[in-house]
Amino acid sequence: MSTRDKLVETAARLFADNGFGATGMSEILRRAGAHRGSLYHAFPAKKDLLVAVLERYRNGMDVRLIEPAWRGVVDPIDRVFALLDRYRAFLVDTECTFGCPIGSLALELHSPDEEIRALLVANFNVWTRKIEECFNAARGQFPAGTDFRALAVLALTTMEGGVMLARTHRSLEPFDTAVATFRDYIDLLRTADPGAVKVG
Amino acid sequence: MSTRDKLVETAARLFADNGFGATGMSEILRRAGAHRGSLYHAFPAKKDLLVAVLERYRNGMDVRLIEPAWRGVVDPIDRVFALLDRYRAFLVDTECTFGCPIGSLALELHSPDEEIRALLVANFNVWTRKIEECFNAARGQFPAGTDFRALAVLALTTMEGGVMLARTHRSLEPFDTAVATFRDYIDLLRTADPGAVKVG
DNA sequence: GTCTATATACGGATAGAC
DNA sequence: GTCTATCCGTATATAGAC
Repeated sequence: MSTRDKLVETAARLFADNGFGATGMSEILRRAGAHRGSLYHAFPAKKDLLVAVLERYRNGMDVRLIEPAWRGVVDPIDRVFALLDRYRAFLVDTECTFGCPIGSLALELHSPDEEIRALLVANFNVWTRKIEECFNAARGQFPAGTDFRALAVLALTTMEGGVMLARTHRSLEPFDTAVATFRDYIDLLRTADPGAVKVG
Repeated sequence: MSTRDKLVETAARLFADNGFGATGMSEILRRAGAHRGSLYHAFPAKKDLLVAVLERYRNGMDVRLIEPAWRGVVDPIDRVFALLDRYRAFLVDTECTFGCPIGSLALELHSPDEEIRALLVANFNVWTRKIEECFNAARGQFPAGTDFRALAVLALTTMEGGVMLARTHRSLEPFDTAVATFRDYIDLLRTADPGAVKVG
């Protein structure tokens, strides 16, 4: 593994654990076992390191997040909740201190420059697209005209809001409640009389 | 207005606009027109100022947020969406740079001490309780046994996730989509299984 | 309770040898 | 491309006069 990759991986971990602003270059160097010259040779400024971290999340989302979550799960609706369950596992593994790395950065960086903001958007879009494809694959179960992208957006807000509350409460309960309620909506949609449902 | 109150108000504004970590004591002093001695006399450490800010949000939520949102709105379900619409107005007023002050702090502070975490929880709880009361007031419209607290939690995650996405996208669209989809769920619940709807 | 001056540490970033 | 030494600004917090 190259020094550059090691730096990006270490930075990603520290940004996720402690935040971008709260992570010092010195700590990244220490944890990566690298030295100042190497870091600033590869990344002229801290912001460039953040760009690399966000590109890594976007490019690795399939292999690192989605595929493991969907291994052995074939039903598209089950896949939606398998991905949400992956986040639940992150919460369990961290005793409810987990935060979505993208969501945390999206709220921490109050005035990101356009490159950073575009990468945050790209990450959200990959996630949403994947879920939208699941709903679309199960479109036969939903009333005609159902907006699957809208369902995917609500899935994302449910996850992000659920993780936020679970971490704050140091409890799985708000996450489980939000996801269970979202699931109730999906189930209700699937059983609703197609003629009675109005969709945008 | 006391110097202390002026400091808390200024700090609240700056923490919301730029984040807790990104706000320097010097900037608070400059914007509040106060001096170092006054600040550290009232608040021995920056954390104490944050405590005061979070207490102010919790204590002022009714007067500053809920009541203005509900002025002239009597139907309890309309009130749920009137509160969500208040956040939409914040997004409009700030050209989609608004962030929920509580949600932003909840994600920025990765290792808050217990006092801070409890205050974040308290703020979320006040918000959720208010919405739960709305749903409960309209309980006749919902199937028997509907979990109104769960609906309130989903309302909160919809708002927090919606604000996060709207700010990242610099567009109202994700917020509007999330809220409209949540509303579709509520409407679906109210019309679902008419035989089970509690009458009287 | 208000004010100025200062302590001390650490932030990101740079210079230049090798 | 790697490494050490260092610059300079700013951070929180403190000391002590008034």
